[in-house]
Amino acid sequence: MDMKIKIVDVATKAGVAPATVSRVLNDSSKVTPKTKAKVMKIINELGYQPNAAAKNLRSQKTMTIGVVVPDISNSYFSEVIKGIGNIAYSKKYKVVICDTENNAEKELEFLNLLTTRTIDGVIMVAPMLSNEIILNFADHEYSIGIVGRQIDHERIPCILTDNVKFSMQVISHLVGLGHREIAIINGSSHAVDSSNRLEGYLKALKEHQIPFHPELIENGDFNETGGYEAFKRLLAKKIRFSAVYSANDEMALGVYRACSEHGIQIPMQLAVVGVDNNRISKYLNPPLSTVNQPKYTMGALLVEKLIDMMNENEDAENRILKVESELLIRGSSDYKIKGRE
Amino acid sequence: MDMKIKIVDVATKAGVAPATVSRVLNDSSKVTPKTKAKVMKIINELGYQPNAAAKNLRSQKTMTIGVVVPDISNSYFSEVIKGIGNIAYSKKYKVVICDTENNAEKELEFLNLLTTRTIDGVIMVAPMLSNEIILNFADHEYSIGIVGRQIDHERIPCILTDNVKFSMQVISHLVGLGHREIAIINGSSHAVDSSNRLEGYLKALKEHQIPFHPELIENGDFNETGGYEAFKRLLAKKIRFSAVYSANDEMALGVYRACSEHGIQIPMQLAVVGVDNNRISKYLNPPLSTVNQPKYTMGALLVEKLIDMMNENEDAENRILKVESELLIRGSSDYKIKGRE
DNA sequence: AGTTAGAATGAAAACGATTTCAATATAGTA
DNA sequence: TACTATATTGAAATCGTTTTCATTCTAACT
Repeated sequence: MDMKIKIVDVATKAGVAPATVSRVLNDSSKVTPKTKAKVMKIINELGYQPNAAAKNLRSQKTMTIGVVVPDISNSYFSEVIKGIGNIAYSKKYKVVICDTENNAEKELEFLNLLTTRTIDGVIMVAPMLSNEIILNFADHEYSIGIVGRQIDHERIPCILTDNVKFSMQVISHLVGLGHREIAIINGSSHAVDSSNRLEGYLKALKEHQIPFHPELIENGDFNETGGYEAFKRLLAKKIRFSAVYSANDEMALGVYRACSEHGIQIPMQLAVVGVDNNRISKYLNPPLSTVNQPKYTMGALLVEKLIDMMNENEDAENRILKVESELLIRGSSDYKIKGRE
Repeated sequence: MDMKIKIVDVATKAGVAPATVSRVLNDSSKVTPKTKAKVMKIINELGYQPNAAAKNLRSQKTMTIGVVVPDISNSYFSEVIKGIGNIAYSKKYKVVICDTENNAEKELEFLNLLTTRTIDGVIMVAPMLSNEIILNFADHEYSIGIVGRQIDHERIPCILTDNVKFSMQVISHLVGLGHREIAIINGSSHAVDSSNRLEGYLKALKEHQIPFHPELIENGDFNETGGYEAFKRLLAKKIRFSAVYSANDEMALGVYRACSEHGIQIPMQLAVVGVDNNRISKYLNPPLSTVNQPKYTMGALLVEKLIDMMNENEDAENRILKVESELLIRGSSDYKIKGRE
């Protein structure tokens, strides 16, 4: 290949010192317009590109941030990534992505890129790791941001929506349609999101003076299959319910499948509401009611905050970012019914 | 933060030279089991992690490969990425992703990571850049792999399916259902894929002795909106056609929308077949017939080949990888009809 | 013109690993 | 035991920048 040209090559050809070339490129210290022009001319002539590794080594930063997501093919996460990517890109940061496939070990291993200084910071979207582990990294001065969960550490920016609040909205909406036996297919029971959503569910029931039946709670794994199986378990209990609140759209997909197998008509016999506004949801038959979170914005705002904090442009005051969700009522819950055996 | 420990710290504490520690870590040259154990013990004790930038600089590689896709939220691309990511990961490579949002400039700019040595190689999925530009990079000894297009350069591995072949299958399938006026919504007219798909379309018509009507061809931009608009243009021509072959599922989504607006029944009044087997397709109403490409496998095989070629483990003989596609017949084309005005 | 403050530039150190090459230890053979 | 061939180890160079600190230049002021 063509011998890679180095900063010293540019320097000698331009008749200056390497330091000057560096200064031209990073316009840090002042350089005379004249020498700047001279150096730039040579840089273009030679097509010089600074070596990233050398730069990283000397400057002690890599200008890249990592993003860990449970599943890149889920549109929720890919939208968040888009937001992160665009903002990062505009600030000259690169983005390396890790799709953990819901594997906590892989998530942990990815965090090692922090310790090897391969990345300057990391954004964890709906992390699987315990707060404890994450806090430990933050204690060691690594930069971490979280999407979708709140972690209390002054170095960790978080962005989230109010799970309790929108869950109450969902339930209220269903109650408004006449439902009183409302099942919930929640995420895995130890996830913080899940407990918040359950809290909203319970709070709303209470508000509407509807008795709570513990049998109406099931947990899935946030996947289509998990939703399918959870719904089958609900059916097996032979209890009355006329609506299902699914903790995400993906699991609602499983509910749809089970319903079609059992000949249950949505929304006439069963109302369904999900969360996430997955790309698929509006194309379902009937279109799925869901809670829309501003995914792109969440990614964008958080990465901005994280970069600011990394560069110490920001006080740690408002490191908890909250955004509003919105209930989208579609065909899967637009029908007033009485109930179902 | 805790003072980052370096290889020399490990070395002194273990009573050996830095070189030995390096050898233990990279088990290249032989080290006595005894000293190896001694060094490993200290490494673990101190929790030593080698600095990536220093490593990259000295070894002249970064162990990361870049991936450029037009749209990360399209399940076609995210599946390819999954395949790439998993294999790369297993070979100790990191993956940097660039979502170009169909922006050719962004694609070009990303290739700069090659010249700055930020990445060791790059995989372009359905690239927008001209062959010329890509070939130029390859000529400068940069490692590039292509998914979904064939580029003739001994250094560029490619993986693709036979567009002509599966297009013929699609058309034959439609003809088998009794269709004789078959419209095609192709990709942008200058894309190689598009011309291949058109070739397959024409070839199949000829084979079945069906006259070709140029008005039945429209081009979209591979997005929902593009498909919608292309279909509207077809309708505006007031010509007879009873089936549409859409160059991807995304555009077929637009066809569905237009049909629902115009009260056109799929598949009774119009058969629709797409390409890609997008995650959404089987959930549509009716489910969309489509051509499935082994996306995950394509990503996986190509990255494997690319890495092999980068490390010169491989001759350049079989750098063109071909995989089979499969026509999935679903509800959007399972109805025999005569035609439509 | 001479002095000096401040700006522009250069020389050399530093970043933290790998790798080459020389030196030493080990084992095998006579 | 002495010698040689080989396997381990260490010293020092190296990768290509940025940055510190010293030096030179410029211009402004007396």
